[in-house]
Amino acid sequence: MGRKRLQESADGRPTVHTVAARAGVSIASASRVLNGVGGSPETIRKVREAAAEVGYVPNAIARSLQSQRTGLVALAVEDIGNPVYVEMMRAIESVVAASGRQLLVHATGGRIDNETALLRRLAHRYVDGMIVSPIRVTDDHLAALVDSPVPVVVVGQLPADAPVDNVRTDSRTGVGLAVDHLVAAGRRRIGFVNGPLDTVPGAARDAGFRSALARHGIALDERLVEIGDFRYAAGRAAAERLLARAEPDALVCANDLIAVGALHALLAAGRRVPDEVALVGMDDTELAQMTFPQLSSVSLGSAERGRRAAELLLQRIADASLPPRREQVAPSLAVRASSTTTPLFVPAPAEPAPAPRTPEVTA
Amino acid sequence: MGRKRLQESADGRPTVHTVAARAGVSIASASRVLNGVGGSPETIRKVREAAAEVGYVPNAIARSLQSQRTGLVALAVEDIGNPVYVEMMRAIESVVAASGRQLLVHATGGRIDNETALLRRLAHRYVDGMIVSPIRVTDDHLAALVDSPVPVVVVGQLPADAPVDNVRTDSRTGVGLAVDHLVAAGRRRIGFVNGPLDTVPGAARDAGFRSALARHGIALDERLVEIGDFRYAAGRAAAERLLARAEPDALVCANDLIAVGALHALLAAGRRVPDEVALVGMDDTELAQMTFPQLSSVSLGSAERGRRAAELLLQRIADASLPPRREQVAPSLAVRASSTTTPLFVPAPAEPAPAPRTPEVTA
DNA sequence: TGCTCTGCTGTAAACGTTTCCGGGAGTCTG
DNA sequence: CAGACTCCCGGAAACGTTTACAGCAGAGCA
Repeated sequence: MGRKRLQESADGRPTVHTVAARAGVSIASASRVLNGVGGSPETIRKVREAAAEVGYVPNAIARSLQSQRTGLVALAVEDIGNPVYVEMMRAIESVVAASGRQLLVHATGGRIDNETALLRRLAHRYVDGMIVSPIRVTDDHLAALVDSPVPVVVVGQLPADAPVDNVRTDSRTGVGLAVDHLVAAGRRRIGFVNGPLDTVPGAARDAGFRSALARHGIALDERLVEIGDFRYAAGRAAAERLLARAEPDALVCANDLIAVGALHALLAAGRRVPDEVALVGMDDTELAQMTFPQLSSVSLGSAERGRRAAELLLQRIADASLPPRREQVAPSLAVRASSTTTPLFVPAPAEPAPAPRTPEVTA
Repeated sequence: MGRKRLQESADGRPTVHTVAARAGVSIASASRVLNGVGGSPETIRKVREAAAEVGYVPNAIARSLQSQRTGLVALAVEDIGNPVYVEMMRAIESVVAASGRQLLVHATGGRIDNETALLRRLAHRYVDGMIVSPIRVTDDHLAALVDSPVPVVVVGQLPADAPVDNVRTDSRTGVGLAVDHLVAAGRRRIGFVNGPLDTVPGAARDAGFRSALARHGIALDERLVEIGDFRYAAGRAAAERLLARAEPDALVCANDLIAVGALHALLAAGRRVPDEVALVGMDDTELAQMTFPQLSSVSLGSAERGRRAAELLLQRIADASLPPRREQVAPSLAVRASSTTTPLFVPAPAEPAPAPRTPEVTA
C-alpha cells in the first residue's frame, strides 16, 4: 500500500517513480533517460521499456513548477469573431510555434473585468507570457498590466508613459487615408459609422475622421455620423439609421465588419455601390475581399502588428530586464471596387460571355 | 541568504513563505487566510496586510500540482477563421465560464500531427479537459484520443465503437435537406461544391449529396461536382471551375465559407442569384446572414453541439468513471433569399418610401 | 600496481502550494 | 473546578518533476 502510494499518482496514473521502480533504477536515472540526457545504453533500454509498458506520460504541471516555464503563450482579444483578430492570431501563432511554444487564445468579450481577471488568473504562471489587445483601458487595467507577474505585450494604444511593451498603429492617420481617397474621388458628403467612443479605437477613429474633414475644409454634418459597436449587426443598424436621415455619397466604417453591415444596409435601401455611395472599411481583413463588390479598406497591419508583438514578447521572456519598447506600424489604404467608379475588380474569366466591367450587384 | 532563498521564489517574487514571515505566522496559516478558510481576525489582518505589502500573487502552477486541477479547459479546432467554430466556441465558453473555469482555444491548422502533438503536450495536465473537433481521424489520432490523460470530448464523427465522449450531427441528412428543398423548388441541375473527400465532413457530405439525388431519381452529372477546401478562396475557385464547364441551376456548398465564395463566383460570372442559380450553404453561421442576398443554409447546430460537448466534458471531469456517451444534434434548414425566387429577405425599413413587400435582391 | 580521470548512478533537495495532524489555549457545561 | 469541546496554530508531508552533489566502478596512464 505504502509503496503503491509512492509509485503512482493520486488518480492511478504512472509517475516517474513507477517507471523507475519497474526499470529497477532510481528516479533520477529514469528522469534523465526520459529527458534524453545521459544514461548508459542498458539503463536507457530498461527505462524506455518500462515507460512504454506502463504508458508513462510526464506531468507538465510538475515539470513547470520545477523549470519555471510552461512553454505556453496566451493571446487575449475581445472578439474572436472579428477577422482582424484571426489574422493577428495567425501571425502570432507562426512566430510562437517557431520558438517551440504553443499559443492559447482567450476571448474576453470586451468585458474589462474579464480581461483584468484573466491577467490576474492566467498570468499567475500558467503561461510564460501573454499578448493582450484591449479595446478599453482603465487605470485598474493598466495597473494590472504593469505589474503582471509574466511578460505582457499590448497591441493597441496605451498611455505614452506606460512601461509596457507596446505595438501600435495610427488609426487616426488611417481614417485620414480613407477620407483623402474619397475626397480625391470627388465625394463630399462623407459619412462615418463608428464603434463606441469610449473605446480606444473608437475614440481614435472619431478624432481622425474629424481632423481629416477639417483638413479638407469640409464642414462636418453630424447627421452623417453614427455609432454602433464593432460588429456586423450593429454596423448595419447604424448605417440604416444614418441612411434614414441623410444622403451620404460615401461612408467610412470603423472596421470591416461594420463596413459589411453598411454595405448591406446600402444594398437593401437600393443604393448602388460604389456609384451612388462609395464605401471604405478598415482593418483590411480577408472579409474585405469576400464581399461583392470587394471592399476598399484601410490596412492597419494587423498581421504585422501580431508578428512584432510576438517577437517583442519572446525577447522579453528571454530577458526580463529589457527596457519597455514601443513599435509602430503604419496604416495603408487598399483600394478596391467599393470606392471606385471604374472598379478595380475584374471578374474572373468564367464564361465566353463578355464579362461585364461593372459588377452586377444592383443589376 | 539562506533565509532569502527560503522566502522568495527564484525570480525574486514573493511566495507564501514571504508573506508568512512578514506577518509572523506559519505558512499554513498564511495559506489558509489567503484561501479564505479559517484564521482568527487578527491573523487574517496581519496576513492580508503582509500580502498586500509585498504584492503577493499565488503561483497557479504550484497550486495545480497540489490540487490536481488547473481550472482550464481547452478547445482545439482546425480553423479559427471559420465562423462555425466561433459559434461553437461561444457556446462552449458560456458553459465553461459558468463552472468557474476558463476556456483556451488552440488552432491546429488541420495538420493532424499538430493536433496529436497538442493532445500529447497540452493534455499532459495543463488543462482539466479538452474538446476537440478533428476533421481528419487517423488510427494514431484515435489512439491518442482514447488514452488521453485528461478527459476529452470529440465534436464530430468518430468510429462507432470508439470509447470517447462524442457529440455529432448528421451532415449526410443535412445535405439531403438542402437537396430536397432545391428539388421542391423545381431545380434539377444541382451542383455541389465540397471540401476534401479525405476529411470526415467532406466524405459525409459527398455521400449525402449522392444519396439525396438518387432518392429523387436524379442522375448525377459529375461535371456538377467540384472540390476545394473548406475556405472562401478555394470555394470560389472551385465554383469558378464548375461554372466554366457546366450550367447548374442550383449549388449546394459544404459550408458557408465555400458558399460565399460560390456566391461571388456566380455574381462575377453574371449569374443572378437566386433567379438563375439558387444557392444553399451549410453550418448556418452568422456569415450566412451577412451576404447579399442572404444565404440559405443547413444548420448543423454548431452552438448546440458546442454546448452539449461542454456539458459532457464537465460531467466527465466531475466523474471519470462515466461510460462513454454519444449525443446527436439534428440538422435543419434555414431558408433565405439565396434559394427562393420569392425571397424571404425583407429590407429593413429605411426611407419613408413605401417599403416594397418584395425585396430588392434581384431588382 | 597505484593514481587520476571519466561516466553513471542514487540520494536528496528543491520548485510553491495545500492540507493532515497533533497540540495548546480558551470556553462552556455539569 | 474538572472535563469536554471548539477554535486556531505550526510542523511536516504531500503533489511529480528536475538537478546538484557525492559516491563508485572502470579505464587509461605512469
